[in-house]
Amino acid sequence: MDRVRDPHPDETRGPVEFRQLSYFIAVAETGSISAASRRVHVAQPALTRQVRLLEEDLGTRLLERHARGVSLTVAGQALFEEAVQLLDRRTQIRTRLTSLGQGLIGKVSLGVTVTHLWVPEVANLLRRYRDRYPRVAFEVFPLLSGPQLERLREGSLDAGILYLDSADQPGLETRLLQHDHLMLAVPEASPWASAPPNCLSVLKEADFVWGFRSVSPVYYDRVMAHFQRLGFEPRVVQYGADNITILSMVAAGLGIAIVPSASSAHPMPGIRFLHLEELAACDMPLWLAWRSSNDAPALHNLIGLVEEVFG
Amino acid sequence: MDRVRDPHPDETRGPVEFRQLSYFIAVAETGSISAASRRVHVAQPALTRQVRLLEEDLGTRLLERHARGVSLTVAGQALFEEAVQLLDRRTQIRTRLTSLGQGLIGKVSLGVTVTHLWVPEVANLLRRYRDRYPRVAFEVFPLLSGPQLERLREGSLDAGILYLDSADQPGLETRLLQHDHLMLAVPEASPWASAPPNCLSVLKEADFVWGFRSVSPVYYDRVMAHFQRLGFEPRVVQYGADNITILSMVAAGLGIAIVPSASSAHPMPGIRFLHLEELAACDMPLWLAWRSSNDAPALHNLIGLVEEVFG
DNA sequence: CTCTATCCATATCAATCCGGCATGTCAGCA
DNA sequence: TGCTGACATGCCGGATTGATATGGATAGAG
Repeated sequence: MDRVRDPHPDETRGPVEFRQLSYFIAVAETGSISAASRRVHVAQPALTRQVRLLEEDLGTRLLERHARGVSLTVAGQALFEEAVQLLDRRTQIRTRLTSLGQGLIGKVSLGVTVTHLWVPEVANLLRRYRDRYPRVAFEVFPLLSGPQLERLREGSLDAGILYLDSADQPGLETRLLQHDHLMLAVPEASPWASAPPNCLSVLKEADFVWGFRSVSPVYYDRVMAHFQRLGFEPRVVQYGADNITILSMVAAGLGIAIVPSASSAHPMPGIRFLHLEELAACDMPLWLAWRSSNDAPALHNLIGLVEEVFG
Repeated sequence: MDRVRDPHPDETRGPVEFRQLSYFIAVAETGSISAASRRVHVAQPALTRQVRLLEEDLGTRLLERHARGVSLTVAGQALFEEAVQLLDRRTQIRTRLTSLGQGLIGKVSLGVTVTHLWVPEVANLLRRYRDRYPRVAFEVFPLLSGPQLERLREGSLDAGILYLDSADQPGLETRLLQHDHLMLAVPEASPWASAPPNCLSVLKEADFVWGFRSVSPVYYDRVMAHFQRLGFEPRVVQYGADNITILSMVAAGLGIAIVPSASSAHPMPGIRFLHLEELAACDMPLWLAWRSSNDAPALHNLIGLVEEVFG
């Protein structure tokens, strides 16, 4: 296998290097090889040679050599304009990629359960990310855990703040954010508000507002498993689509509800959040998750900020 | 004067060479450094190093290295698209400049006196140039000698076929095309047509159609100088703006006219061209002229074709 | 489970490329 | 006619690039 002349007409044959173009621009702008050599801090013979190489590669004279400097031929003028554009383009690409590599530009989408949008740490995270990386297109989607997981897997979501049934998700990386637990939400006007129950069994006959399993299976199953362990079965009188709906029903006095502690992050009119040992014992870990194959620096900056915000 | 680190932030600092981009494209398209090395006919370690250099220059990882090939990071994908465009651009520039250098593309404007558009050699020249260099924007302007000279000097005309009072024009190059002389144009219906005059003195009492000096001083002065030498002064009864107008007046029977021999190149209805020794003795050299500083290959191709057409 | 094939990374050497220095040549100018 | 400024040429040293040899890690086959 000897080294023959490349038989197939590769599109990238022949020099015309950036350096030559840059030199040529200097020559064109100064109108003199010597002056250009001073400008680019390169000896004059080097420029003479590079320009000549350029002329040979293109098969065209680019300069008219006079006793006092040089002038451009028509081909030289054409090349000059093109060369300026080409070099500009290169620096654009360099800065663009450098920024991209540092996560200063790009795109990140983050899913957050509506409930946790109100948690101070999360709100803090969003605000600080926007402040620190203003040029990144940062999209926040209010989504339940299930859809988040789906969209993370299919790649339409870069990261998610959600409940998981396990820290070990194939194809995903996870990081524990905090431990939620459960609380009791009661109407402010109800007897429970003035006389808080101290154990779950007291609530045997209470009217409960409950969620659908299909909406958020991970959360639902976890809660139900806990209740089975406790041997408690709530008497459900009303169902609500999501946590916000459920809470509004509680506020309306339709019943009481079991909700994630995150819900109490901001006060809601007409609702009192009550602490119960048996509910607080239900550990509800909140996770950050992202595709392990996703290496976008903008995403990892977000993850880094999570480290800052959630110690 | 020692070699310190370049203190001023030159815009063309840092590599990112065409070669590296070309290698990177091969890697991206094959999804493997080894496969790419076979495609570009370069050893694998060389590619490994060039890609790494690219990554260092840009400060960004471009590839994810797996046991079986590599995959692009988001930055890598961005660079891939940019690199393809940049390399395409370079080859475009190369072909464009090569073509330009060979005069296969570009722009040429040629002035021709209306009279000489009908001369077979000139028509031939125009046709052959268009045939041989179809991609050149070739513009032919019907202009008298005076305006041609003006526009040649100011640069809005690349070449001209015209009369000159001297072959020696500052800033212009000239080439003799052919020797015109003068002829007599008479109405076909006139007595002169059936009984041609054999000397100028016979025409002493004839009605002449004449041109304005201001329209084409070079031509006019030359003719007048000749007539002064002959001691002949025509009796002018009518003036015409240009040669075509004059000839149409002759055809209409308004008088007879002295015209360049080139006018007889194509027959005109109602006109008879007559040869007279005294008129043929007036040498009217026809020139090709162009700016000596004009190095456009497309122009010199035209000049070369002139050499072919006019021996 | 081990063995092998494949692919990427590293080290070293040789060739080539590029820039610097010294020098030559030519045109314009006093 | 000598002088100056500008481009061209020859030669040398240093840097860059590619080739060869080799190591390490992983996926697939038996």
